[in-house]
Amino acid sequence: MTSPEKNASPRRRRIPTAAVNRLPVYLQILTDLQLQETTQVSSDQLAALANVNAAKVRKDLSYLGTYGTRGVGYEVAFLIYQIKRELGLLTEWKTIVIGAGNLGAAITVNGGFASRGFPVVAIFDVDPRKIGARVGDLTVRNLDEMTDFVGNNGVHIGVLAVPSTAAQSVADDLIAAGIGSLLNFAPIVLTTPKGVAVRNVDLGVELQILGYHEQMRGQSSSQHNPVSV
Amino acid sequence: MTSPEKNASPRRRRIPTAAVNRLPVYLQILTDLQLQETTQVSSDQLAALANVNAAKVRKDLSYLGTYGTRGVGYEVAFLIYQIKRELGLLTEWKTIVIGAGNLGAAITVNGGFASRGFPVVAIFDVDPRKIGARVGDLTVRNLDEMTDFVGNNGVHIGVLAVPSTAAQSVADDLIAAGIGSLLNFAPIVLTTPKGVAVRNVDLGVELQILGYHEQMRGQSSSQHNPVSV
DNA sequence: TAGATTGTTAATCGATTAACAATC
DNA sequence: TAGATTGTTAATCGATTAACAATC
Repeated sequence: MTSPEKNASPRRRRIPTAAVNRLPVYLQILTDLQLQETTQVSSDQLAALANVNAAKVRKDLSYLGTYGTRGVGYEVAFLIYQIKRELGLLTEWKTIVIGAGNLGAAITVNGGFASRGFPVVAIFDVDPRKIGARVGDLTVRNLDEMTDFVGNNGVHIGVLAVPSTAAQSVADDLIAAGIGSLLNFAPIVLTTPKGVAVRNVDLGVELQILGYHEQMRGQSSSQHNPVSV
Repeated sequence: MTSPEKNASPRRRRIPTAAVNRLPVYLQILTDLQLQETTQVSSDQLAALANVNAAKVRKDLSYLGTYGTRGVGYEVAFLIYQIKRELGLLTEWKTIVIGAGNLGAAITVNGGFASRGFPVVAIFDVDPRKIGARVGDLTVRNLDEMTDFVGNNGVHIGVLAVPSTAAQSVADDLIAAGIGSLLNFAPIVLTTPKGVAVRNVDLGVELQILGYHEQMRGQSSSQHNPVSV
């Protein structure tokens, strides 16, 4: 670009999936650095902290635009802002949790969620013994109210902390109500229409993959297999 | 290879990472199918259930060996066995949970873990008010006992459900005690020696990636971006 | 200027998938 | 045999990374 074009709406480049998945990790590290009053960081340093290749860091950051200074590095605060902008974290995304069991409560209360721009605005359950109970600042609502709530409050993200048997049906209701993204903790593959983003977090799957690596460790006792998965 | 070699110890092929990550998903689906008394399945059916390409399913399964029947498909029970064998799930892997907060308790009690071959044999905390309390079948132990426990009981996997500030130090202790794999819920990148497998499950990261997709939905309102992340 | 570090190119590597011969 | 489906090849696509000119 030779002349500084006026972009009323900033150009939206599509960033490779693999890079998008790493941006939150950089963001986390940069936020830590900022807490420690570090103001500048090089791709080498960032790479060491994130356990990746420095070239990868530079390439990932280059998708955000050209925000480093040759010979110097990157300004931490500015990079944090740019990553947030790119990931859409300058806005808050209203989130609801479905399922007020152990996991649902842990998520709602532990609340790394709110502090990262994802306020949990409601929690739902079907169990009459749970409806009305307090979970953190919230009162557990009846699942019957969920569809209306999503519509009336412009909820963006639904977190499924329900048994596998209920997950698909709850997901269908959420999607019908207009929700755009699902974070699913139930160990099933959800069927969803295109345009709805789903991320599955199956703790059993995570463990099984670790099981594989444990087995590999045991097998080739002479040859230890370095794995950072 | 022209002559059929006698392999006393079965040859250990290295399976591509991407395939290893999908095997637990197939296993889950196959287990469901078995519950529904389905005995045969084709790569097309399995692909539809797993939301992936049928060629990918066949290629993934081919790493296990040649266990399908042309014109027919795969036998569910046999495939389950082969995936379990490959992932090292014919053995149980002793697991401990560190951190008896909401999340630690949810993991220990909800216990999809035990039923999938990862018995949680102990849970630890530093908080004197938690030590001695019951979590499911277990009594919360003092973190001081952790190193000894790991050594004496041959624990394989450690699950970190502690605050970020404590995570690295607990991880160091676990590794020193001889543990081989870590499942980390704290939002930091752990530093570990080669040979130790780490899987990070950062719920904040998951949400932020969903945030990105929500933003993309909003931006190009004409062009809906299909995402199954 | 000398030293450091970015941004980008291009080579390489690994993963995906269409296509089809093999074969039940 | 006819129909179906696997197992594998090879083309394609996307991700990684070494290397280095640009430049602070």
